[in-house]
Amino acid sequence: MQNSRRERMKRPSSKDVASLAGVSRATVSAYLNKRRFVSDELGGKIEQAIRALNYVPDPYARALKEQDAKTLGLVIPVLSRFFTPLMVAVNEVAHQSQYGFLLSSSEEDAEREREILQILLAKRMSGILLVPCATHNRDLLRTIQQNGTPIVQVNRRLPGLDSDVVISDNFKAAALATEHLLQRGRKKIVFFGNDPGSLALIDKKAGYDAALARGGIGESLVITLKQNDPADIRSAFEAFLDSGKEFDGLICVSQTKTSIALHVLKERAVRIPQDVAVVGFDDTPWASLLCCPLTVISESTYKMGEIAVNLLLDRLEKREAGPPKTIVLEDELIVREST
Amino acid sequence: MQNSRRERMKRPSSKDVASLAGVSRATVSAYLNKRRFVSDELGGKIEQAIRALNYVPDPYARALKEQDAKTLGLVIPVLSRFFTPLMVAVNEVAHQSQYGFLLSSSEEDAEREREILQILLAKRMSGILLVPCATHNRDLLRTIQQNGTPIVQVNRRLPGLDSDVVISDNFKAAALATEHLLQRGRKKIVFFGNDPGSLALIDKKAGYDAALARGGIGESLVITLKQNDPADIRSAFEAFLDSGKEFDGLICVSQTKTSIALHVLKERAVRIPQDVAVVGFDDTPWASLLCCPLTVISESTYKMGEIAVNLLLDRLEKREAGPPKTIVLEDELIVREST
DNA sequence: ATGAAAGCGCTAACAG
DNA sequence: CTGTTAGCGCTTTCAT
Repeated sequence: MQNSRRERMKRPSSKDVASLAGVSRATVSAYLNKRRFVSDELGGKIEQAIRALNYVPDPYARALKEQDAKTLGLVIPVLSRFFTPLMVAVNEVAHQSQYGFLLSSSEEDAEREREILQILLAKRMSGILLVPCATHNRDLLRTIQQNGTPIVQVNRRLPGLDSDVVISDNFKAAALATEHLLQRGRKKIVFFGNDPGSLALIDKKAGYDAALARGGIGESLVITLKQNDPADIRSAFEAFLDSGKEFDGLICVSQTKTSIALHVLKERAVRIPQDVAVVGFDDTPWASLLCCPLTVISESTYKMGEIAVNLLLDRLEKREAGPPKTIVLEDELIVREST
Repeated sequence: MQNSRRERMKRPSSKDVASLAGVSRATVSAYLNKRRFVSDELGGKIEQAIRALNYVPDPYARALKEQDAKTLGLVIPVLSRFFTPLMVAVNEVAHQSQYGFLLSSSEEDAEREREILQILLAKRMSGILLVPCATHNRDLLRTIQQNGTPIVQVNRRLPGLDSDVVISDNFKAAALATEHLLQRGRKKIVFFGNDPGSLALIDKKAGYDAALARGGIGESLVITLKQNDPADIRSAFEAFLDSGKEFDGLICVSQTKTSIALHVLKERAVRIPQDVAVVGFDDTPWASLLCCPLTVISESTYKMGEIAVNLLLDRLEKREAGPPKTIVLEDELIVREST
């Protein structure tokens, strides 16, 4: 491990601005932050000096002093396309409100999530938007809150963590999907992509179970995954098919799973919807262009992000100080030809 | 604008660790950074104190002192799904090498790109991965380089900026797509989604033109866009169709454009490939599942990101000090049924 | 209305 | 091998 220190040009500091403008650094600071009145004359000189030197305040010095980085942390469990709309929303709103935005992905790993949270704490995020991936870090999250950093949970909720929450009603959505298939006369409905450890799936699975029960179906068909990479997803699905179990309905819990399942079904010449009716989670522009246009549950992740970041800003700007809020968005069932 | 300062718990500093361990802060620092030898005895005490206090070094204080944030900046022109693989690659490799990763999107706006670069400069990024969106910021970029921050350009190249570059051969790719359509006997090939201001498109357009010329086709059909949001894309395409110009081949320069074009064609009952053969840029898992499986140019953005970030790390760790390198990845034409 | 000086937490000369 | 001290750039009392 060598010393990789780089030589960097000294960038102008507030001191340089101050001396060029013939004032003190305190005045420069006051002027920049509008913390106290500065005469027009000095203000003008400072302005000039800033331009002349191309001065940009040092964010680190500021954060160090202020104990606040004016930055929102966004923690997602996986850098997937599913979360892009979330990122877009957060990025946009944060930018408008003059906040920076720091993205990290826990890769569905509790330990890595912990590291990330430690870092975000150390980096004095103004607030944190969290799609939690595990229950292990509850204490750390509480510490963060006590530290004065508001947290908003998005898309998933960690039992026992008091914070604002924005989720979609996964239970109802999965139930909706299941009932829809039942109405189409399907009796053997597969729930593809379960993972008991995933917070995201508990509710979906429960909704599926509930709908089956209400429909008087005893037999539940669940394909559980160990890993989450495409190869495992595919082999899990193929293994199920090879097992010879009959089924006539299929619910896929994520976009990736849907596309993989469709590929495999196509390879095996299973007809949709004649042989099996399919509903996927998460709409895409492609869904309606498919060979058999796909019925989906559409979760509005953009809206989710927008609401979440606004909730967070409300806390930060002290527009809201009440008890934690929970916002539940309804998912929409978009019926196309695959069911 | 109210003062929204938050009260934060004082977090333990290296001073606290030092006094608990009965050593000086310098020793703590030295121990942590392995900058000089620390006896096992003191090392052990320090370790203990760190655990006891749950001490995490302050990244800002460190960056302030070190003039380096140990962080890689990634600047993309738009937070789209196209760039997710890039983000994944950068995030992953950066993390493995103990670097942080800071994402910003310029939204294809030169002015915003400028702001971002200023911020990244102020935040003392160790290095910057840039998908440039305009030529306006060349000087600033040079300044950044002179400041000692290496830049790697990804996916697009800014003429006149000397830096490592990783691109795919857009010229050849577009030419490939065009020639493929010509081979299929198409003579009236539309190039959909041009934007003269976009660095990404100059080469694609040139490749298209070159292939047409080689094929002895005089007439080029280009749909140019003003804006980049879905509504504009759609109306531009519809306007072209309404104009009544005949065409039998279509090249779409991005995923979004492809999906929109396909939607419109479907609405108007245009048959693919009988009436018009379509090739899109950028492969997706859905492409082969479409109603008419789509022929695409596949750009390996993941690999691009991987190479780029490794190039950057080579510069940072001084494993490489030679002149700027340019890596050109070949895009692949995946022929399916739409052509 | 403005300036002087202290301190945020860290690292690196320089001493010992 | 380890401690002392100064300083990174900023904001902020406390004086004036």
